[in-house]
Amino acid sequence: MSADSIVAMMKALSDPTRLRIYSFLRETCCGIGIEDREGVLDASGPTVGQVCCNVLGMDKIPSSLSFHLKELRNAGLVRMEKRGKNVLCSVDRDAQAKLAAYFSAHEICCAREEKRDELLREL
Amino acid sequence: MSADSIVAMMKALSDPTRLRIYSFLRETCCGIGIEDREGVLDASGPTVGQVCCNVLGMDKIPSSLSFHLKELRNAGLVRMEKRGKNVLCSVDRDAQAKLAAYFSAHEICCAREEKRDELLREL
DNA sequence: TCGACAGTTCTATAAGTTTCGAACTGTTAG
DNA sequence: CTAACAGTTCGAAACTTATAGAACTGTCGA
Repeated sequence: MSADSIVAMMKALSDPTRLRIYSFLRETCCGIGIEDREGVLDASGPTVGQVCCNVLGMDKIPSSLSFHLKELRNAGLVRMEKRGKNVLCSVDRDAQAKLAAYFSAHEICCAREEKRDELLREL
Repeated sequence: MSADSIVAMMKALSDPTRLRIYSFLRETCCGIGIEDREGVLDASGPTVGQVCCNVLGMDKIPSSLSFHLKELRNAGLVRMEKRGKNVLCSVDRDAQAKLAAYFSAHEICCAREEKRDELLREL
């Protein structure tokens, strides 16, 4: 995982609105627990409009939401899929796993040297 | 862990220089493998000057390094401790563990509801 | 006490980011 | 075909952040 791509992900999550969008999408990957005028969620995730309702509490999608979703998508954190009139959003599980791995590397400095060098090369 | 504090950490790591500083500090928590004019590292971590040498390749500490370290410290990611003429730097392992936990919550949406609600409250 | 060293703070400037409204595209329903 | 809906793009204004240089503080050795 390149440092650049981690920086891009951190930047994407460094805005409060975007972190809320991201957290919301993580909570709703299976479409559980969202109440919305449109009823049952598709398994691929909520629509942009549903993200808007739930995260921003707004009825109409402001351009800033498109902007934030694009930032998240460009950083590789979120995927979007057009489905008819709507666009469905979901988190990218690979990206999430990579970030988890980055922050989980507790013992890197204490590992035996050869193992350590190997770990370092991956970052 | 509050959303605000995650945002602050993400923001701190969203600059390439700061991510390199942070990664360097993680690699050197035990003082292994740093070659420096000052010789063996203290167990509490490298000095600001050593961070400067290794991350920036500069001999003299620019004000921007102080600025970046302060950002990391304010976000709670890095600790600094004055030791005589020097200031020693180290990562905050608690903060790191919290970020690891945030990104490791893969199965949050699929967890049983009561467990899920509990997990969500923590975020 | 003096000078040098290690770092920080301050100020100004340059660069980048967020937000807003308006105009735009593509899709579906009537 | 037309209107309405879902969402995106564009451009300008407002705001935030990074960088550089100069001045500053605190510590140590001579």
